[in-house]
Amino acid sequence: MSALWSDSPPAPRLARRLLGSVLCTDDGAGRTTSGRIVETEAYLPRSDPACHAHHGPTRRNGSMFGPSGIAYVYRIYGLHHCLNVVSGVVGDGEAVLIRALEPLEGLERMAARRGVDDPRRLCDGPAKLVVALGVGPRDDGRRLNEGRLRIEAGQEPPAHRVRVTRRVGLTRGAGLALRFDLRGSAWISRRW
DNA sequence: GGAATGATGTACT
DNA sequence: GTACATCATTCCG
Repeated sequence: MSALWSDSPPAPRLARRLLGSVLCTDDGAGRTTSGRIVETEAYLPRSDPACHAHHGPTRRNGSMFGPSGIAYVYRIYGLHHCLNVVSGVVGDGEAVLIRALEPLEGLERMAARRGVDDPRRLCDGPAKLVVALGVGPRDDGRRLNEGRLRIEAGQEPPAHRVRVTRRVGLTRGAGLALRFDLRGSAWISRRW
């Protein structure tokens, strides 16, 4: 089990730890795409009305109530998908949204999947990076420490390298400071 | 039951 | 800067 979530951390803690770690996918033909996580958001079931687990389990959010370190992939606006890392203990319903990556391996493959060439635009948003790495609904509930979709732990950045802000694109729970990014990164989401 | 809303991205003016 | 694609869930009657 990855040291990132072996202690079932609360979502804000995991959101900080994930900065600098590397998200990877294998396509089954020996080709890898990967990127360094540079922007995350934490979602908490109780005090946070924006959290999908706020109203308890549904068909969509079931994997949020599983153990730390599995994927929660959901559909947004009827057409895009976003990837979360589940956190907390079983039944908590906490998760961390991966919002942006610095592309590392397989940039050509990412560009082909996205239909975009500019490296800055490949993974600068939660629904974009899902496409670039070939993540989909079939990955919902998958463990992220092994297999075709993985997170390889990096070193958690020191506090002065982490910027904390309000989250993006919300009306409910908009005031909570639960968004984290690597200060000064050129790869964070564009809407920020 | 029906209507509104949303953790977004892209195209277009 | 605005328009809009499209569906699970939520909220209201």
